[in-house]
Amino acid sequence: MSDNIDELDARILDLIQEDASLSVAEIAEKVGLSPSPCWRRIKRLEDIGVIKKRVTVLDPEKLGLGFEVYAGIKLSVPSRENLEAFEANLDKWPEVVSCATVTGREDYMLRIMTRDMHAYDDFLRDQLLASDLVSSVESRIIVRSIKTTTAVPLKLVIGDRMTNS
Amino acid sequence: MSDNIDELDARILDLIQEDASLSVAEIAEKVGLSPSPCWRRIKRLEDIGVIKKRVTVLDPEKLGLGFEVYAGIKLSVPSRENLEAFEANLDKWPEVVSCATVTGREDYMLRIMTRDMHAYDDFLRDQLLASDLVSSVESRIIVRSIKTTTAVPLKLVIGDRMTNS
DNA sequence: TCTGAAATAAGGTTCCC
DNA sequence: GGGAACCTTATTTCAGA
Repeated sequence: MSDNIDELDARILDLIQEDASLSVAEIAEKVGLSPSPCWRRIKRLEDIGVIKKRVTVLDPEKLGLGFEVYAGIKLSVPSRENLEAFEANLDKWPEVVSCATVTGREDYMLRIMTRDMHAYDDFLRDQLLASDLVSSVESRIIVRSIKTTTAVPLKLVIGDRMTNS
Repeated sequence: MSDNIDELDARILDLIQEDASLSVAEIAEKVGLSPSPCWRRIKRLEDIGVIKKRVTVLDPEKLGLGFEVYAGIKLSVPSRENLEAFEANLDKWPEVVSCATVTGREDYMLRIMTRDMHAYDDFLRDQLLASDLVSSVESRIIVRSIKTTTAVPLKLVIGDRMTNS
């Protein structure tokens, strides 16, 4: 069976990546299919891993976690051991909601979520800077979010696209 | 009625923010409730806006969108007009999956998703740098994602927390 | 007023064409 | 791909604590 995503798949994905609570019948109607083939397409997209999971999006503000920061991290010595040692901390740090190694001046880019500036400062001093692994942290406090989406830009995909594993 | 989130609410939220496909019966069992009160709690959390929506998470790699960048943007002149002009472009730029104004050297931090480096370069030249609004772009290419979650760190909330609107 | 059990309605899943 | 039966789950209602 082909691993291709056709335009109908893309339209289905585009609907459900914005709203996972749509019923199969609703999705089917919007894309012009009947429920059965629509369900089979969704099932297939799950099976091949294009659909990873369904999640519930919460409002951080309403939970008192309105303070967010992009922190650029530089390690004192970015050796393999130090990278591993740093990354091993992530499980202990719920504040860090995303972490990636990046090119450029900094070794890591983190997205950090805390209650307020004070809690962020605590996290910085007691956790991030506690070991001598980290040589510098550049904090970019989010003043205002203009756009935040969990959705992937499917517009860039439609037409057709092979998927790779 | 109180706007408080008690520990049971937090446990429910923690379950469903990781997996929105859990049935109410399963959630109820895991938190030690029967389905009805569990369902009512979820309903209430939706009503007060703590639960924003359910979404489907797709795999960008499998859709051929494996190239991601954190781009720090500086405007030539960060006037109110220019900020608005810049932000007005976001709807036209599916590549930009998140955008926020931040403190520090740069005016905006963007997360950009494209097919590959070439497509990113096109976007940079033809879109981001096409107008004279933007004076500089610092591209931090994501080499490896260590942690990426849509979940909010509820560990920082439990205990109890008032929600604000 | 809140919990849990049972009834009902809605949707997911399968089978057959 | 579509239609219909079937089975699971969401949702509501109601009785009891």
